[in-house]
Amino acid sequence: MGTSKYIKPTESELEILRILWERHKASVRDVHEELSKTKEAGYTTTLKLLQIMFEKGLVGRDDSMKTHVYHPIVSREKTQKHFLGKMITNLFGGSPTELVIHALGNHKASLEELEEIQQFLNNLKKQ
Amino acid sequence: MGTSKYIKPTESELEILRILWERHKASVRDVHEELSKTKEAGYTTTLKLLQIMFEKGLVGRDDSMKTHVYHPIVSREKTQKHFLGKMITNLFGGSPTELVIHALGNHKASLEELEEIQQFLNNLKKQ
DNA sequence: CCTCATTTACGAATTAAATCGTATTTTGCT
DNA sequence: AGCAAAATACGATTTAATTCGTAAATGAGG
Repeated sequence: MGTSKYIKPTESELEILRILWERHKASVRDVHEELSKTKEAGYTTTLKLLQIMFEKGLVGRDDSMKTHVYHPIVSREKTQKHFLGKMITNLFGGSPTELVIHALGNHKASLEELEEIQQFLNNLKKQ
Repeated sequence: MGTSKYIKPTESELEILRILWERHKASVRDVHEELSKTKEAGYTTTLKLLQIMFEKGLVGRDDSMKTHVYHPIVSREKTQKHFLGKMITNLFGGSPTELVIHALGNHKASLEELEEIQQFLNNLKKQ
């Protein structure tokens, strides 16, 4: 088992996956409308993209009704891991610490979040 | 001023930039040899890539000698920022905290590094 | 000054990604 | 059944990214 190779989503696919991960399932129209908030694209473009993603196995779909309903197959975790890795080696000189510091420096987090991270760090140190 | 638009490096370009950021300057051969450690590619491919990057303004070069010497123009920081942003919205539901926790969870950091981060967090909290 | 190894220049082919127009299908409604 | 609205299917085009072959230039060593 496990002969399935990793399929790296393209940028556009990632934008769609973002929506599917959040909503768990969505029609082409749902996806398209959400997508339209941030980018310009025709309906059939979104449709085609979802069809391609279906062929690649990135998403699944329920086509028992007229309006197909798509859901993510590729896991968010696996994808996060892949891109984090790439990012760390190519952009942060292989140092996760550098990435963390930049992430916190550039994107403000609330006090609660900062404490959540500290908690997490304390647990890590205890190992 | 500031009419220059952001040029997003492609994946291959990022791999090259990684090397240039680290070494500050390098010949095509330098880059190519370093690159060959992790991927298969012909020499002229690397050359062409560097030429394209030069045209795009991602890198500069000193061609006063036979062997041209390239250096990065696009800053690492700006690039980090761009990709971090994309990553946070598309992969971590907009939460930098989530990214940080995943980064630390998946890629082991040393005790010193953990403490460095804690230090950083403490400073953040004081603002 | 000639040769040869090295390098750059450049065109072209290939592959991958994104976009969209048009045809067809589906289904609810009258 | 027939129509209209909404959806899917699919081909085709465009644009971007990657790869590489071949020619021309460069310059050090004899």
